[in-house]
Amino acid sequence: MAATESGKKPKRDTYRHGDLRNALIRAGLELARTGGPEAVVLRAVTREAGVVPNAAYRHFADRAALLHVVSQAAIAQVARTMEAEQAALPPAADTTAAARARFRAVGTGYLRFAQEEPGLFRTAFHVPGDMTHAADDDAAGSSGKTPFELLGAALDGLVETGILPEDRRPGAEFLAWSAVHGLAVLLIDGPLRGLHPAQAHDAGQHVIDMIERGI
Amino acid sequence: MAATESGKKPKRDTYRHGDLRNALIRAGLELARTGGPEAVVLRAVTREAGVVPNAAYRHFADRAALLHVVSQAAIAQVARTMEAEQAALPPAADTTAAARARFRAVGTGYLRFAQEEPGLFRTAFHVPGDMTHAADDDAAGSSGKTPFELLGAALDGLVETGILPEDRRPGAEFLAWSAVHGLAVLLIDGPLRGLHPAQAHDAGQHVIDMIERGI
DNA sequence: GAGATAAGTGGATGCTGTCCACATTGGAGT
DNA sequence: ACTCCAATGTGGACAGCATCCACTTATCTC
Repeated sequence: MAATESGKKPKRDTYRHGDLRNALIRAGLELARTGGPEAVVLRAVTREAGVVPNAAYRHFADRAALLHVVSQAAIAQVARTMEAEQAALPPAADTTAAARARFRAVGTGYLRFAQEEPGLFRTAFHVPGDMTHAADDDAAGSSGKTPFELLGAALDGLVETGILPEDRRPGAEFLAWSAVHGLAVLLIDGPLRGLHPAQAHDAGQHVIDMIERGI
Repeated sequence: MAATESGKKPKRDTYRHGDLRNALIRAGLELARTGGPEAVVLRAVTREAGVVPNAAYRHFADRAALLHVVSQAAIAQVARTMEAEQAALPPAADTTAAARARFRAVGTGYLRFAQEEPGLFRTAFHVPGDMTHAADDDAAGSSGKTPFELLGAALDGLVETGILPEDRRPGAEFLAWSAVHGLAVLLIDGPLRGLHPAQAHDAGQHVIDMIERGI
């Protein structure tokens, strides 16, 4: 009856942890994945890392600071999902088709992440005030671009290939982002929750159609 | 030095409160107005009502149940703001112009509420799972329609006047709602926070333009 | 080697939601 | 008019939470 604890308890024997800061972030991400931002509880995170609650204060000012870093990491995962969606694109017929596909992949990737990792998605964007920092470096994906920057680049592509008139370009990211993010919320927490993935994908394409027409 | 407490403490002398359930909801709305859903704290709410924390459990199963009712009340206020926006519309030239104006007023009212009462707006829609009940009776405004139903009615008006092709009608509320709600989030918590009201209004009209074109 | 200093510990405080047993009282039924 | 009951409010307790302060331990620097 030694295994009273649930999972694994590393039971570190060294006084120093060695990599506590990262361990806390990792644990925070894991908790956020299954329970969203409110599940990132200081005591739970330190417990996971096999350390006393106060130890966290050597690396973060308070719970909000930890949550902010976790949030940034989640945003970076959004960026990577977008990048993956673009990378998986089949070769396009011409450059305008390619630009369109890359633009649509931005939205599709965003929506895919929201559905596959709702907890992380909420953590990424639901924390009041954290979206302001969505342009910070540590919110970037492999390409070094944040989700917002990826969207901007895709829109630039639309302008370059003549699909989007130049005078419609300013502020276009806010239009696109509004629509896609709104749908994501609808799919995660709203009346569209529990929609079959295929139907959800259709809804996503529908919204992106609307954006292309209306932008 | 008798006035140690901050505000007013009714200091009820009757053992029974008389209208505690409503008093708790009112207090909850007040807290939500200034602090959002997380400010609807059971103990604070009962304190405000001049009652011991446990008394709340005679009227609500738990904090979540209270918050749900407060959320419904907030949604009803959204509906009323939309209705007010429609009611304030100047007389239109013809029926199609009227239908368009009524449709746009739905979005404009929604966005106006989000900006004027961000705390209540968050409380209305930020609570996971509560948007599912956005069609409940007590989420309705003066007309007896919920925000979703108001949007649906406005879309029906667009179809009747021939502005919106009938085959585009199904699912249109989700497209429109996605875009407008997404912008609301952007304005409240996102990079567009703190935008000058006039600019915010412009952004709203921009998004509604996109919806009209792209729907 | 000595001492500064970063990193982790232990204990305490005041919040929170919720449970249980108890007190009060208004009203229904006699 | 009297009694009893069920609804309503109280009091005390518990566990979990974030955070503060004083203390210990190990590592890095001179």
